[in-house]
Amino acid sequence: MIRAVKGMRDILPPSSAVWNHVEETARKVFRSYNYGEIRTPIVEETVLFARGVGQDTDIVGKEMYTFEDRDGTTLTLRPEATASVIRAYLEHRMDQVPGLRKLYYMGPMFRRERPQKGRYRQFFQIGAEAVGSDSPAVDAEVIEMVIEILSRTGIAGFTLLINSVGCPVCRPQFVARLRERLKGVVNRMCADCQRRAETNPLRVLDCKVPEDQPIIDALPSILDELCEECRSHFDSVKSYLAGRSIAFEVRPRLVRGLDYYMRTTFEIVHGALGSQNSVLGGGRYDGLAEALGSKIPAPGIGFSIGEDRLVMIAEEAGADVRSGVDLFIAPLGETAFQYCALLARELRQQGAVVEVAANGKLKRSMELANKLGARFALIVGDDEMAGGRYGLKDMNSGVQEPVTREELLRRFAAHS
RNA sequence: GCGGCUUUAGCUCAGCCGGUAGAGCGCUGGAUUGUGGUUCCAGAUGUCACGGGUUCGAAUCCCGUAAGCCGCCCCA
Repeated sequence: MIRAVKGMRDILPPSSAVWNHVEETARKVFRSYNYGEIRTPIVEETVLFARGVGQDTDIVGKEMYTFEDRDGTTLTLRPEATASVIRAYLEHRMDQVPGLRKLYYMGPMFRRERPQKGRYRQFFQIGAEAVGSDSPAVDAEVIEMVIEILSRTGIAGFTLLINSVGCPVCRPQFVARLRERLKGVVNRMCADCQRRAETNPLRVLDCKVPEDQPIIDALPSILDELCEECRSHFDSVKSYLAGRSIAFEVRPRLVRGLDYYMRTTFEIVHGALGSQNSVLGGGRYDGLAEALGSKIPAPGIGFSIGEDRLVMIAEEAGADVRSGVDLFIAPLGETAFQYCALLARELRQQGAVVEVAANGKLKRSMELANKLGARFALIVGDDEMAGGRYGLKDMNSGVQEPVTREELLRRFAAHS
């Protein structure tokens, strides 16, 4: 048998209803903050991600689906969306619009990693970017918005973590200082840290090995090394969040993996996720446009929600999504069947969820109505056709009463 | 890319030290005429993941491959 490729999966009912619920909630929230949807191509030139995400990241280094087009161009399935959004921002000169450009997106991303819980090779992200300002007020609004999405989706128990990773002025200084301090102690740390000390010293700060913690605690913190501008920016973000009564934890060790982040970075974690406990990550990327070779600046901040993970949490929290059928119609006889088809269309136009059984044994129809979880069943046979009153049966109570066509239409009108 | 566990009916799984397969749920049909949910009866379905090996004989032991899950790395 042909199966779905490794790390990619089918999303079926009833789970797909939860996906729809999450997406609809997000769209409503985005709309209320005046964000518009952007749809970028799933395929981009490889160089966009190489420059935008960063040559040294794992994503670019070993996780991209890259192939050569027939004309020799090297293309890549997008591993994330921010680089594409900024590319589109620059390509369409969105810096010319008044105020901020506020965009949201949702769709599949591709990363060739080893699949596990909450991690797939094709996964879905819901994200937003506010481009055109470096003001900390924008950071606060963006963070508020994403929290609004989570809570309106119906989940609780998440934690907002924030940090500042500095800018091209202060970060290199900090990294140099960190390297210096690591020299003396790294040989007492875990094997991973010894490697990270060489490849990416910032990652050492993120180590979870308990034995390493005392050593890490003694290492300098990025927050102590921020330049004046970054310090004041971060202070403003924190006070704006506090002003909005948004709870957060400052995590000086929070280092995001993408090269383009600067100043504000944030992440929301949730306990139900296991090892992949991050539901969403985001941050500011004021230098990204320049990294893409643009002379037009595009300072911005954005985030990306792991939709697969959010859905997982929502399902574990028992997200109740409306499903099932409102009315199951059981016709008896060919004439009744034809009539019922018309009646069903009318009810559906009013928004009711209606099933019409094939013309057959009533017993079979009733069994099916029960299995489908129908709230009501309608029996339409010769007697009913002649009398103008049909048998409406409440499938929970078992009570059946005769109703006219008009009563029926009125009764199922509220569903629209 | 590395490690551990798993892979038997549509689903969840049992099958102890090797003798060619079972349960529950689901599905199909029935218990007299146009009424479901409970009950009763009957029934169908498996190249026991794939390939190779050991053996008189393998779902059961060994090797390999693949897939799934879980962890590491990293990330959403």
